[in-house]
Amino acid sequence: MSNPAEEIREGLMEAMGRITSFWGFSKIMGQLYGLLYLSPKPLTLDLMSEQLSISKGNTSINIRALERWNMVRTVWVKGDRKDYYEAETDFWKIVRGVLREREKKEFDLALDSVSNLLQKSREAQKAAKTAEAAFAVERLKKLEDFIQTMDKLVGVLMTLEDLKRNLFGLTKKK
Amino acid sequence: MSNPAEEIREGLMEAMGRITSFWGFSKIMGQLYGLLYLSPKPLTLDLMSEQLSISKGNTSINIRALERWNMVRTVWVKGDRKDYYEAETDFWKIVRGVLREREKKEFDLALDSVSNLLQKSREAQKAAKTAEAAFAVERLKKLEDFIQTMDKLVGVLMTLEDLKRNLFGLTKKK
DNA sequence: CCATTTGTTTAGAAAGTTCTAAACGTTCGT
DNA sequence: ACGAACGTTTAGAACTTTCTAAACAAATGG
Repeated sequence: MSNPAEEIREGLMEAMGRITSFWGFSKIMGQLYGLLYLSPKPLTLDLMSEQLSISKGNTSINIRALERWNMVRTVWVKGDRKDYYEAETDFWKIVRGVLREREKKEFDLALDSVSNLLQKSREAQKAAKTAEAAFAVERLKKLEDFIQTMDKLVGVLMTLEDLKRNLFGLTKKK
Repeated sequence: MSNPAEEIREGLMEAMGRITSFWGFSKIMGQLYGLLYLSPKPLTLDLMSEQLSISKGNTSINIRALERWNMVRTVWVKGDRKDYYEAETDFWKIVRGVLREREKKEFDLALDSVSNLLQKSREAQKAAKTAEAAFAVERLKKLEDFIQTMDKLVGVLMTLEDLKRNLFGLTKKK
């Protein structure tokens, strides 16, 4: 790791590994993405597994995951049988995709569960008007409210065409 | 699990377990929180470990984690040597805390790394004006921009007193 | 003081995850 | 049609995380 280009590549691989790890993706996905992001030319599986010193199988699996999340796409190079890969560089698009395919689903699921429990709780309260039943209804309602709001927020972010531009309406508070 | 109150409690424990798990906390933290959230009275360690059928040690560790994130607080009951615990019910407060103590730090760290790499990259470009160096500068700049924007967003959310009320300024887009 | 009750720590077991190397099936050039 | 060059799948090894049971330390009441 003596030349600067190499140093920078390694640095970004490390940083991206950390980021993907934090967001619940595998570390290797981040490293692969970092490698591709700084490469002017698309890269092959073999090249990448050599660069990261990981097995070809591992590389294959993680590249497929990256493709599944639209962080990387396949590119064909004429006259070469190998698959080539390049990084998706539109981060807002990637974020929208993840919000849509992962975050939103999780919020919906949570909302469903809690709404169901609230329903049950209200029925139980009608059947037997105990203080504990009333308490449960009140708390579950509060929780439902909260999740509903978050769910709406994600819904809005998800569909914004340019998250960045719209973002700073928020800053003029007070 | 025949009576309704029990059913509801178990249901919320399951839902909260799922939620905390999704957000990178332990599942048991969620289950404990769910249990406390539906309890009108503060609960003891022993009671909770019995309810969840987990060891006392495990309960202790996870309750401490919940306290660390301000999701649960300790309560003293006069004449009893045991510690009692109750759920924090202000979700916005909890979210702000997590943003401040976890999310923001991670964004700052990412921004630092990338800014550093961009710096290095610019120096390298000055030393030797290759096409590849220019490419790296351009891409890293774009990435820095992105992270910076996200970082600012988190910063804003973090300091909003009432996230909920301010949220729907966003909806009048178009 | 001592015995008991309490929360915490710890060492190792159990469970879960991720990795590699090798086997596999497909495609393509010859 | 054959062999080499691919990407994918898989079985099990290596590593990481999480859990339990038991040891421990601190505090309390008698």
